[in-house]
Amino acid sequence: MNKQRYTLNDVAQRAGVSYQTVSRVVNNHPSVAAATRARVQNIIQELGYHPNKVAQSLVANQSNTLAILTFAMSYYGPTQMVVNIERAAKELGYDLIFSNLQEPSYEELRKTLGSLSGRRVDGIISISPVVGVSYEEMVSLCGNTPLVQIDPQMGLEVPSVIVDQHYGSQLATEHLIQLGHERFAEISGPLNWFGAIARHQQWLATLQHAGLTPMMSVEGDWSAKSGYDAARRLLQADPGFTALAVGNDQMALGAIYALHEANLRVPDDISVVGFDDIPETAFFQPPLTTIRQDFSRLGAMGVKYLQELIENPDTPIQQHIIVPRLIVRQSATAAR
Amino acid sequence: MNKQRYTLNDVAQRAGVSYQTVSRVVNNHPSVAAATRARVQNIIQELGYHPNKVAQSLVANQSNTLAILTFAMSYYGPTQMVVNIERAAKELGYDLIFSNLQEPSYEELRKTLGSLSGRRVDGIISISPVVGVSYEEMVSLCGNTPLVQIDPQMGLEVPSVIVDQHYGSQLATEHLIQLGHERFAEISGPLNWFGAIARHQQWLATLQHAGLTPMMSVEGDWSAKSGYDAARRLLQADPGFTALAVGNDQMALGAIYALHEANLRVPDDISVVGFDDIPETAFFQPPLTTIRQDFSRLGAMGVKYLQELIENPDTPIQQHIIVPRLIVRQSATAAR
DNA sequence: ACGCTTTTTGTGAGCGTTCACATTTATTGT
DNA sequence: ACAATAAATGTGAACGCTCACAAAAAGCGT
Repeated sequence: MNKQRYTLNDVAQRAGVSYQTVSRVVNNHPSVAAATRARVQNIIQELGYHPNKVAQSLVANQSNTLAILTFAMSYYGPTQMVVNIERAAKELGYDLIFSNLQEPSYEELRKTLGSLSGRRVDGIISISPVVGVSYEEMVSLCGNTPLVQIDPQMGLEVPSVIVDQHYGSQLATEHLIQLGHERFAEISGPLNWFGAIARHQQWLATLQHAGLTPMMSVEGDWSAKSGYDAARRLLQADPGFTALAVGNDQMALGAIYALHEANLRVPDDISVVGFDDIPETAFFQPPLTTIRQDFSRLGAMGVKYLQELIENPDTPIQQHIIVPRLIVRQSATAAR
Repeated sequence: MNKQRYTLNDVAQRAGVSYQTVSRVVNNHPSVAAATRARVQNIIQELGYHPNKVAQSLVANQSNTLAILTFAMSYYGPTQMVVNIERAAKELGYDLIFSNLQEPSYEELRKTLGSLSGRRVDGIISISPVVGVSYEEMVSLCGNTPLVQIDPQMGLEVPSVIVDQHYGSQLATEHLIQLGHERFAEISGPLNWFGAIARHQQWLATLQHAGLTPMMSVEGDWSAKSGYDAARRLLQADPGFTALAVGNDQMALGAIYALHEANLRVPDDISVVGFDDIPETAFFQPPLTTIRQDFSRLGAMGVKYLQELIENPDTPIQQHIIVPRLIVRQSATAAR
């Protein structure tokens, strides 16, 4: 239990060399005699010396730290992204500062980004799936700290990594159409989330494209409870639908429960498709047909892109797209 | 878009004062004339100046940063803890460095803690529910950085916040006993997790205490899939049990699915209780009777305790206990 | 053994802050 | 209007490190 905290100088004195020599040893500079190096290294070991990264950061004016900003860590998607981003960041030698905003207000964001800027983080990765803060605002608050957005509004000319929600939603809806359904309902995610908007719009568009008319749509908040409530509202409004697209798997779970409660059978009476492919999904009753997003790939791409931006600020602005895919299980079947 | 990064001196020059005066303004020292203060503040605003926290940390020899160490962020419990700890930390003005270890090896840990120590984090909070690294090792690697453990082995004399897993398991098992069951099976979590061990042991102990003999127990890995597999193995070994205690809710979901597949009805044929009370649990079929742990309280307590330890290293070693409680839903009923 | 190059080591300055003082300016009582 | 006091501001040093040099030690050809 080393009570003390040692410095370059402490090591240097004990080794009978100057602090600079120790610095060289620590940083593997070539021009230090083998004998000296060994001696110094022993003392470093012995003392348990670790270079003070704060001081290093000060002189280098960079911190080897990335910040990750999230808005709603309670959900499966964001959580997965965080974990995968951490993994990718560590592999590239970055530490991660983790900041979860309670609400996407400008004031909160200003405070947080100010603090991060003061901390001299090298780059920021923002999981910003929520309407409320514009990209321009974020950029101006970030100053010249590179910023990569995960899952922001599509079509924006900003560095980002995006799951093609439109395509995912299309996949889900087309699957239902191909099964011969004609009466479509939807439980969407909260419509201040870009992803929820995209999925909703594409549900509409895909139906329209097929010459079908959507019956109704109800908004949930991603939670199973809200899915349950939404399904009940749907049933009450018009129990005649046979195909139900749900914004995520948790809401689908709640919805299936509500359907079951109403003595409707899934998929025999009503076909359901979810979104996300959370691991539990295969054990729903029935196992849920859903859309899978590759979060690990997304995290890795986000961090890699951010690193490029850090090392070369002239890296062109890109929108890396992650393509989701349909996972067919048993919750959707041919229309009666 | 401020391309430059400003310093105290930049502000000072523009305001026609010395850097020290600016520093005073920034830190709200009283002894600066109102007029000067206003002038300086304007310029700060204008320039978008943020004090360099790296430099501040260097002189203060503390970073206002806490580190959180996790070992398995994929599960609901740890994730909840992280989010809640972040919230609590931010409320106390700390930033959070997030480190997820892929595996609890000594080498990984040494590297990570060394890096954190170099970063001069003020304290470390370790979610260490996994056997494999001893407390002594961790402490010695932490040097004199305060360390609070979340959910480590119970009974250890280390600063920690612990959910009383024994009690939770007892609650679950007693509930089943009171319902008149006599033939007990269990699906435990991975037995290199302290929590899983505690729950398993207490299941055994509670049955024994009631004069009942446990039939069998199978080990899962927390995932729904493993719960499904475990239940099938149980059924194959001896389908005669009527009460099933499961180590967490995800595995319970998988288990219920397996039971259902085997044409056994929950709870009519077999009663099931879970552990964790994840939000989806209320919409399982049937809604799951389970044990709730208050993660938000746990996070807050952990951070608060860590802060005490930071501010006063002589704070006595305590083990804060979080008491779980039974949430009765519909998956367990009276024995036939 | 000499000056030459090359290797190895040491020195001074500075990164952006804060602290402990020293200094200047404003305020006040008589 | 004067010193005495209080308020406001400025200066030097330090935190632990890295950079750009300067200096010393070693190697080497003749």
